[in-house]
Amino acid sequence: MTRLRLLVFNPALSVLDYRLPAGMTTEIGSVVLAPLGPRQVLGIVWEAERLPGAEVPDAKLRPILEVLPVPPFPAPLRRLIEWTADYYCAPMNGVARMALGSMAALRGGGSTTEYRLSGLEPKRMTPQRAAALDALHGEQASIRELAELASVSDGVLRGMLGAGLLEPVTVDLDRPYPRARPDHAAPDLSEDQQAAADRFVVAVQDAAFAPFLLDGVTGSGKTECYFEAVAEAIRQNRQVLVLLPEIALTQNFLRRFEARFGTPPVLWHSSLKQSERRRAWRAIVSGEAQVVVGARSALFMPYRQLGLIVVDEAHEVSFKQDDGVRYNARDVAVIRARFEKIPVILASATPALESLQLAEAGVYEKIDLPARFGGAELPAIDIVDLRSEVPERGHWLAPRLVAEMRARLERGEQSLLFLNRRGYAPLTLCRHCGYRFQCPNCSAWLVEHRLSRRLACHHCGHETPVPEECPECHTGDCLVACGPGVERIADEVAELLPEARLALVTSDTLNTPEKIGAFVAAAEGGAIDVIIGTQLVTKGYHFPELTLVGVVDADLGLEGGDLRAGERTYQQIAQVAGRAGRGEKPGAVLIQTRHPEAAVIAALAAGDRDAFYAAEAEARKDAGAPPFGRWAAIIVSSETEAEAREAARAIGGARPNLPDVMVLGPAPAPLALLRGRYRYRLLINARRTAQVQDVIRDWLGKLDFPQGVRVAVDIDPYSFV
DNA sequence: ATTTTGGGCACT
DNA sequence: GTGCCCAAAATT
Repeated sequence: MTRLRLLVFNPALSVLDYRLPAGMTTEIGSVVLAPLGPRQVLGIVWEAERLPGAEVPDAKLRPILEVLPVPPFPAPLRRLIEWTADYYCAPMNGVARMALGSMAALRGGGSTTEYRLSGLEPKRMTPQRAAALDALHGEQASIRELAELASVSDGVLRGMLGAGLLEPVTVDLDRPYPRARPDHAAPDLSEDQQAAADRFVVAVQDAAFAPFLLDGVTGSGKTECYFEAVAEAIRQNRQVLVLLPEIALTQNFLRRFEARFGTPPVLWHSSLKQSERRRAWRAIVSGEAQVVVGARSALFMPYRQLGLIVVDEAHEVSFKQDDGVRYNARDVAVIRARFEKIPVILASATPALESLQLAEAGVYEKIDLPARFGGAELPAIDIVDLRSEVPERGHWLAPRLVAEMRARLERGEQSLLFLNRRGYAPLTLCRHCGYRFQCPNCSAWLVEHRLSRRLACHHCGHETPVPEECPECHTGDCLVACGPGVERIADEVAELLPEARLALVTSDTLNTPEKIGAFVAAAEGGAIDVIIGTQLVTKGYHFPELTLVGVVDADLGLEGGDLRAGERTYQQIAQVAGRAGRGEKPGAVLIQTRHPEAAVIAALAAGDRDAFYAAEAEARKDAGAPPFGRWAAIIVSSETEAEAREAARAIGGARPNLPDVMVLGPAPAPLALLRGRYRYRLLINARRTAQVQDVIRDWLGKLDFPQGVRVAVDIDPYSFV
């Protein structure tokens, strides 16, 4: 009888033994379907060791049901899953799950029916039908997904199908992608770029583990450089994974990719339609997908033959996943490259201190692009001290910034205002009784969104219409908005520069590829004078007429005592500043602040990147923070406050007493209530040499918690809320 | 996580 | 004895 050891996809279990029935064959890594109690689970044939004496008797083994028709998980991927589970204190099956597509993708083949608007005029119009007709332009998906997109029930769409307003389309699930051509368009590279590209090409040819830090100023053309490595991998018939931070905002990247390779890459991100996801996964597994561009979730896919990984904007915090398995895709990408024995390129204009440190230590090979492409100059940066240059009452833009914007408007140039705060105002209160609108599920204020006339929680998605009167004292017309969001700044600009054409760029207004495309076209075509935006505008855009960047509130990111606040502020402002003066005309940046003396602000003003990193390194050394020490967090949550507090207290009471590990807390987490769960937190600060994961596993392994209490471990945390 | 099992308890 | 609720155990 043949025994099989399976990594089963059940959160409470890891490896179970099964029997291989006669007539079936598997190898290590095969994906199989197995019985578990009365249910069926997926499993992967694993080579894990069992503790001696823990052998399960033959009689207890049940036969597996089916071997799924996909190639087995290769050894490097299995090692990656083990490494990730071990390093991040996560269950192995949780990590392995990230490598699997849907059940349908595993079975493969066949076709499905999708639906799209037929273009027919409706005989009977209802509000729901009107909404669907409006929302579904150019969309093609299953009825269910279309209903989701249009925010109507699927009954409405079935009715429309019956009335001929929707037409069915048969889709081949495995239809091939067009081939990328490595020599489609010859690159036009500067000397520096060419040198970097040549180094990458050699590394791809060597097919050995080689981590690179591509450190190039904004506008230096990092993408064009690593495209040459991508081209070489395609020539070698090996797959490439390019990780981007916000896959929704890759229009610009896709355009450049298509210009270079003649076809778009294979996309992988969370908002793919079911059939798209299935098709992409099959192509990745079979090796047909040559270049996969994806968000962090693309990292664990079972590539057939990976030849190169690129992490673009590698400093971005969104590479850190903060729910489920809490991993950092930037770091795991390097580990994957090590197991796969391939090069990995981390590209950034503002690398994380950890990455710079590893480059200095010689672990990463550092490749510099010190100059902007085409000889453009980096912008001049100036500080506006809000304590002496005071905006008008009820306004947030200092007179000098407004004057500079007006000058740009008169010259026909563009300005960009950056404020990392969505909505109109972050807090609404009653002038009469002082009532403040708070989220019922989170300890956070509700943010007023004037465009949608709603109050919204940015943590859990709770929304309510803005009421006419105060819910507490029932006084009418008494609500005041406190503080600025981008919508309010847009109002202010409209008031001060009434003739200016404005574009508001936030995830609320630019939420589809079409809208992003329209914005980019308008901005490039000179149809926009002032862009007001959040995060979204800090990266990727190249507007030649953009010559002024205003940072509305540089101090915003420094509040809250986050360990990486300084670095993040530096990166954000340096990135948004990098949007200015990318064409022939020089750019200028004005940073509004109340703390011009802060190290971050001073370094930005002086244009002295090294000074910032030196100061930041010093501060981190003192705090025992990465890369000089290590942090971990234990987050305890429950729907009842007392239960969470009690569990946290129990963890605190069992804390290890070790010389190289310091435990802080438990204390209520900064966001003490999040999505209806009360949260407590312990912070662990350890020397670099300490085996923090082992300590935490021992520590928590001894404890039992009531069901309803969740205990999450966050290794190398980014978010401190 | 999900399902099954079993103990304690009220009620017939 | 029977039904019901909830906690604990098992899942190969």
